[in-house]
Amino acid sequence: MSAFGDFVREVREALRRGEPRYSVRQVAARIGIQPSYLSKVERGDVGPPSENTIVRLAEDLGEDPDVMLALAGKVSSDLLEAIRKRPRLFADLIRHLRDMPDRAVLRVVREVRDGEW
Amino acid sequence: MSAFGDFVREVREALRRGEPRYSVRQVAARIGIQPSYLSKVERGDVGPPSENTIVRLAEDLGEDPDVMLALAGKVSSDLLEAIRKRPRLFADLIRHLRDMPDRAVLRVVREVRDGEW
DNA sequence: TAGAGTGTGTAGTATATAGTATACGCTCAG
DNA sequence: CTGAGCGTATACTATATACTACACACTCTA
Repeated sequence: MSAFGDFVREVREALRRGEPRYSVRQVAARIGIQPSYLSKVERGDVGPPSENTIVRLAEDLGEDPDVMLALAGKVSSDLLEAIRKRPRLFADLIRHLRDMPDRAVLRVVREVRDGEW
Repeated sequence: MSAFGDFVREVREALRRGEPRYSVRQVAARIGIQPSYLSKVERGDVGPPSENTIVRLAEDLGEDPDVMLALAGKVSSDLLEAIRKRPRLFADLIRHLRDMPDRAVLRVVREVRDGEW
C-alpha cells in the first residue's frame, strides 16, 4: 500500500516491456542509487526517497516530478521557497483556492499567464 | 544569526515589558515545552521547533503562524496537503505568481474571494 | 536573608530519514 | 552448463529532528 512505490513499479514495468534499459538495476544505476534500494522503494518496504532522488527518477521515467513528489507526500522545494518568501500572500491564495474546482484554479493560472499584470 | 530565534526573542521581550507572563519559563510552560529548550531556540542554539510547537508559540505570542513557520523555513502542512492533492495545478500557479509583484498576487486573491466562480 | 522566579549550561534520548554494501537464488541466451 | 543480468533479502550506518531532565548561578522582593 505505497502509492509512490506502486506508481514507480507500474511505470517502470510498462517502459520495460519495450526497452530492457528500464530494469531495476539499470534505472538505479542511471539515477545513482543501489538497485536493492530502488527495489525496496517500489515495494513500499521503505519510505519514499529524498526530493533529489525522486526528481532524478522522474526524469529517467519521463514522468512529472511534481506529481511524483506529491505521491511521495512531498512538495518541490522551489515552491516551498516561493511560499516562504511571502507567506501571508501565498497562504491566503492557496487556502482560498483549495476548495475551488479545477477549472477555477486553471482560469486563474491562465489569467496570470496571458493577462497584462 | 537565527531569523526565527531572533524574532521570537524580540516579540517575547516586547510583550514581557508589559506583562511578566511572557518570561521564557511561563511561555514554555503554557505551550508545553521545557524552558531550557525555548531559551536555546531563541538564541539559535538549536534549530527551530516542530510545526505544532511553532503554531502553539505563535498563538501564545499573538503572531501569524504562517509568518513564523516561514521564518523557521517551513510551510504549514495544510497548505502542503492542498498542493499535494493537485500538484500540477498548484505548481503551475505558484511558479507563475512567484515572479509577480505583491499587488498582482493580492489581486488574484481578491478576485477569487469576491468573484463568482 | 530566605525563597520565588529567571535565563541558561550540560547531558542524554527516541525516532525518522535516506540511504550503502554484500550476497543470494533465479532465468535465459550462447 | 556457464555466466551475464535480474530482483531481492539482510545487515548496517550516518545524520538530522525534536525534544527532555536536571542543575546552576543570578536577581529581586517580602
